[in-house]
Amino acid sequence: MKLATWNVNSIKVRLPQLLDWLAAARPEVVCLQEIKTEEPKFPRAELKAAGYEAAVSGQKAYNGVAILAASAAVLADVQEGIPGFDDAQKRVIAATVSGTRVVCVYCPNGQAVGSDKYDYKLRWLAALERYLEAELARHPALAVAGDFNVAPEDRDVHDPKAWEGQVHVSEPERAAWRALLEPGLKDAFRLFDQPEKTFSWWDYRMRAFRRNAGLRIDQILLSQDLAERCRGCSVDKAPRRLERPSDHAPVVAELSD
DNA sequence: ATGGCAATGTTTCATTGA
Repeated sequence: MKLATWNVNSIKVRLPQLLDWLAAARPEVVCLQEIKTEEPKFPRAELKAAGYEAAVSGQKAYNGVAILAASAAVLADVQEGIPGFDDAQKRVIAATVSGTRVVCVYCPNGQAVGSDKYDYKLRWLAALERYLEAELARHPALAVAGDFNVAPEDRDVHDPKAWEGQVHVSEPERAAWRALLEPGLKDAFRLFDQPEKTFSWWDYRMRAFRRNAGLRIDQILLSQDLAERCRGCSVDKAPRRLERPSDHAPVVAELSD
């Protein structure tokens, strides 16, 4: 099965691109971030017509996540948020699809190192770590996909010198990201040889996409069971080339049955 | 040092993103 993650930066604006991409890529599961809409306004009917069911955790204007599953599959045991972590921001939704536990995450941005939002980001990542450890104990087939807002290594950054110490690459954030993997998760992208300078996000400004001035901040983390079944993982840059694109590109992992 | 681009709602600017 094909499992994907895409920060669409508004489901309303990006719906035509999402529908085109689903028709072309035909993933079985898609984790969406920054849908920026409340659940009642989520375009269920359009996605249903395209062959997808959805589990949605939305809010007005900001954040919001969803999991799409090809209609033949069932979205079971849907859970919103991180249990025990009180948070008004809708950043996490989980569901079980065809025996695989899927956790869709939109990690906080962090704004600037040392800011209140940065502290919130670190607290949020620590809470996510505890949650994922518990999920892993319950679900041997676990996939955690989303926008982590952390570039794990310098090779995930177009200009490590310019970014040194900045939010998204600071050592506390990277340590928090690595801690997510410790209970037994692998970064699917790094299971394979990859082209250098592969990124998943490019700033809208300064012609960043044309210069490939990006960061690899969107990832798919796989439990050992799923990592062994993983046959490939790549970034699909095609949607980023379109008119009025999301600033993020989809990341796709291929899992054998 | 700053802004540059995009989306949203509180809209003709402020906030947030990364």
